[in-house]
Amino acid sequence: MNTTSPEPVGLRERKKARLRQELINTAVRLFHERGFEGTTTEEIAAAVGVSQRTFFRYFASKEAVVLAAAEGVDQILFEALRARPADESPFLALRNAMRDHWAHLEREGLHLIGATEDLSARSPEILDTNLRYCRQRQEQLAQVVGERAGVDPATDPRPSLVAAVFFAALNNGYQNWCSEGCQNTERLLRSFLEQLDLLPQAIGDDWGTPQARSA
Amino acid sequence: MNTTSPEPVGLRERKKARLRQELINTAVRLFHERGFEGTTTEEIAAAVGVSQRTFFRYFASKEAVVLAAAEGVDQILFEALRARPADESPFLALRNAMRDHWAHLEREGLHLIGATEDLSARSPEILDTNLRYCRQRQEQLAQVVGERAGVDPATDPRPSLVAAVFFAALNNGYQNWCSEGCQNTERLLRSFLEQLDLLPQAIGDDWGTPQARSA
DNA sequence: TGTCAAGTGTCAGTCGCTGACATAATCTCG
DNA sequence: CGAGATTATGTCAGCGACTGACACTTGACA
Repeated sequence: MNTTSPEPVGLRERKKARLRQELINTAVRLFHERGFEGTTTEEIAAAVGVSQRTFFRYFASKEAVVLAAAEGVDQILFEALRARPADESPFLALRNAMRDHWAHLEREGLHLIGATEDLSARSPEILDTNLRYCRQRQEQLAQVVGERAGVDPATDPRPSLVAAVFFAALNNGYQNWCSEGCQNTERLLRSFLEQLDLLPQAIGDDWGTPQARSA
Repeated sequence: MNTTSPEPVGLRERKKARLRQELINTAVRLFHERGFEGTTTEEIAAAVGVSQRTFFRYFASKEAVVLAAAEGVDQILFEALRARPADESPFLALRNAMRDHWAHLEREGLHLIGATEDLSARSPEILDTNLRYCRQRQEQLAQVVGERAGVDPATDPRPSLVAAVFFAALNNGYQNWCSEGCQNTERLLRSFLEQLDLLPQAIGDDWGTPQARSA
């Protein structure tokens, strides 16, 4: 969903928004069924009933569709972050927001982006793309982190840094989850949280005894 | 340079290694001259005197060449990391290794990867690719970090996490440097170090007063 | 020296992506 | 409502990354 703009006014705008959403939904569905690589942009366009050229007028690249789908999910994360108590530090709040956000995802399923089933578990490639092309998402997250902390991401480098590190940790957790065979999503969340919780120690002075990955 | 294998033995092996290196050198040179996007794989192949098909038999993608070139640079970083005193914490050692490594780069230039001039400053696109596709580099770095700390990256998640966060911070520093107009390389190093030094505070509990980017 | 494997070139083809131009749908304003 | 200006879309041609198949050459090795 385009959660940023409230309501398209003219018929033209409404049609455009609807088509855009339909492209996203169809693309996500096809990615589920055939995988990201296994789906061509022409197939997506054909399934919606438009030309490939039109597809590329809506999205700069095949990956951009995934990014657009992720935006809806991110909005929920941002909401969860805003809802955290103000006395939590930015990073901790982000960690907890991630947990809350996940619960929300499990409850709601993912119909908000047009899929009825779990996105991550069904198509790791998609999450992969998500995590790899996270610049834009990172910027948006930095914005929210900055707001919450009352600093301007344009001048204070810390929000961006927190966002970057957050996604880096997630990426790591995701890879671990994959290497363990892409099990259920609770495990993925646990993998995420593990990385986030380990972070302070990992960059800290005392590594203590060797750490074992939580089984 | 393929710094991992000591010496190719047969004539065949030697030819292969030489061709591979020539492809890397030529590609990097052309990227310098015309930019990454502005150079086609056919041009690279033609400049070396082989077919495009052969190029793709040596490298899985256009970006893989850049990655291969970066490997040589990374080896120096790894050396610098190994050379840090053992009582430095992994993250701090990495930070200082980065500084040492940079000095080395400035001194040596970059003929080790076939370029006579500064890679980063001349062609931001290349560094961009470097930072974006850093999975492989991340794994290698995690390996070295683990060795130094005496833990196994396969079971202890911290080395990978440190490596991931390290590259995330670098990425961030790079973006800042870009947004400030891609000035000289000392500035880039400073931007890197700034991000690394800010990290503990950024994920810490106390953000204190708003921070200003070091001008 | 002859045989076998490995490296290479050529060719055809797929797919992501773009520019150009014509057509059709919407909007605006009289 | 209707004419003309905007904007969205389709079609087509083309580029560049990348791949499979097959024939050919070159180094390896008995």
